Formats: sequence, C-alpha cells, structure tokens
Amino acid sequence: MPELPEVETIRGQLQAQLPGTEIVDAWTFGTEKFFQAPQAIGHRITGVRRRGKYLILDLDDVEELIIHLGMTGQLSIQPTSTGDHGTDFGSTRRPPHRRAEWLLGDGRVLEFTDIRRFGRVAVVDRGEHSSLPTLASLGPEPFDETFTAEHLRRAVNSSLQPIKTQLMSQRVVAGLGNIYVDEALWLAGVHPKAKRITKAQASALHDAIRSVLDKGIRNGGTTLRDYRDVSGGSGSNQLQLSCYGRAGLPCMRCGHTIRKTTIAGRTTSFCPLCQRR
DNA sequence: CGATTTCCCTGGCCGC
DNA sequence: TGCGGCCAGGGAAATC
Repeated sequence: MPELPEVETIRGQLQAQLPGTEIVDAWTFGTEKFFQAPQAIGHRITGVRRRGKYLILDLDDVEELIIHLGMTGQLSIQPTSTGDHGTDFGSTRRPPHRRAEWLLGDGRVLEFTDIRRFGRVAVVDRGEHSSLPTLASLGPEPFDETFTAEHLRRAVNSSLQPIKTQLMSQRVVAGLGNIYVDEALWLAGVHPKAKRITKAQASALHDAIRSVLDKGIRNGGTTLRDYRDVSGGSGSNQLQLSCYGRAGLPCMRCGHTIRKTTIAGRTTSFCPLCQRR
C-alpha cells in the first residue's frame, strides 16, 4: 500500500542511484499493465520525480517512464555481481512475481516485482499523461504552495461526496491513500463522512495532511505487510499510527473506542467522539 | 460530466 | 492438515 511517503522514500533512493545511467535492455511479464517497459530501451535516465503516488523517471528529457506501485509493487536495484542474472538477460529465470526489469548500461538491473499486479508501467512523451487518467487530473502536491486550506475547503464543499471519498480521489490533493487519510482526518478531528467543512476544519485538515505525510516520510514509510524500500528495508511509521487499523482499540486522544465503517469501498477507522459530524 | 459500481489480483488468515 | 470464504485496496473501466 505505497502512498505518498512510501513512494517519496523510494524516489529519493532511485534519484541517488539512477541518473546518468542508460537503459540498454528490458524484460516484461507481458500483460497489458507492464508491456510498455521495453519502450524505455535506448534512453538515459536524467532524473527521478514523483507526482502523487506515481514515480516518473525522466528519459533524456523527452520521454517519461512512469511506474505506479499499486498495492504490492516493489522496486530494487541489483548489481550484476550477485550472479542473479545470466549472460542472456532476455532468457534469465525470474521469480514468479517479477513484472518488469530494466538492464542498465553499467550492468545493474532495476527490478519491479508486484504480487497482485495492481501496479502499472507506462512510457509516454514528456508530460503526456492522457493514458493515465488519474495522473492527468491529479490535484496539487500536498507540500506545494498551491495546496491551501482555502483550496481544500472549496474543493470539498463543491461536492456532495463524503470527505474521505474526495481525499481518496487524488483530485483534491495528490498522494493520500487509506492509511494517511484516516490519520489526517483523526488528527484534524473531522468525521470521514462529513460533506461540508468549516474554514477552521479546513485549516486543521490542511495542516494535518501535511503533518501525517511529513511524519510518514521521516519514518521511511509505513510497512504493514508488503511495502519495502529499494534496499529491501522496512519503514517504521506503522509504529506511529494513531487511528488506521485501530478499530476496537481506545482512541489515543480521548480513550473512546475507535469505530470501523466502510466508505467508498474502503475500511475506515475513526473516533466517534473526536471526529463528530 | 459527475457519481456510483464493479473488477482486477494473490497471499494471509480464520473457522470448521 | 486441508479447504472454502473472506479480506486487504488504488485505479480504471463500465454503468447509471
């Protein structure tokens, strides 16, 4: 369940290791979500950016290799010296959930493993995101100056959908998923089914969103089950969660029992006392 | 066009 | 021990 903090952690590690290297070969699992991986062959990686939960590897500043990790996607970089790969890259035996690999000019291999195949790989002209509708209509980055409390209030109040549904849509603000939405709403004291928020609530929620994401990044992400960084390491933010996954347990602020409900098809935890409608 | 629903996937876990 | 059933959930497509 990589959300913004997990993807940002990975982005930083890739940015430290990839720029300047050329992609000289590629392999793909072959199904629709991954088959574009070889289109990156022949390009040099010039930088690694992130938009929401999407990783964007700039290719010669004219194309982009876009990787979404979905629910269980993991990236790793292996040196050739491990002997992991044979001399014939194309016919190397691979683990069962490997979805794509990119052979780099210096012999290293960028590997994409994704058990449940909710991830996705795309190669597009720079900035051409129409084939990825969510990316194309993504809201502002939460740490960008264009993401303000007023933007948040206006966007939320312009729709009749519950606030959690809106925050999950990626259109109001980019990068939040189930974990950090529950954390932010709890921290701000806003009910997940609220349909209108006051200026004071918008301000509190704006700050809470930045706060929980910043904390997540500083903790190297939340590892509940599958998430690992590029080195295979776990994050530690799962030890710092205040609300997500705590249904039935006492609220860490007021002691009332955290309740569980379903919103937009997603399990939602909240404190009925701290987060009133 | 916006809102709602369904589907994609597999491993882990629970109860019998 | 084995197995059916359920759950996790981001995003895209289909439907309303």
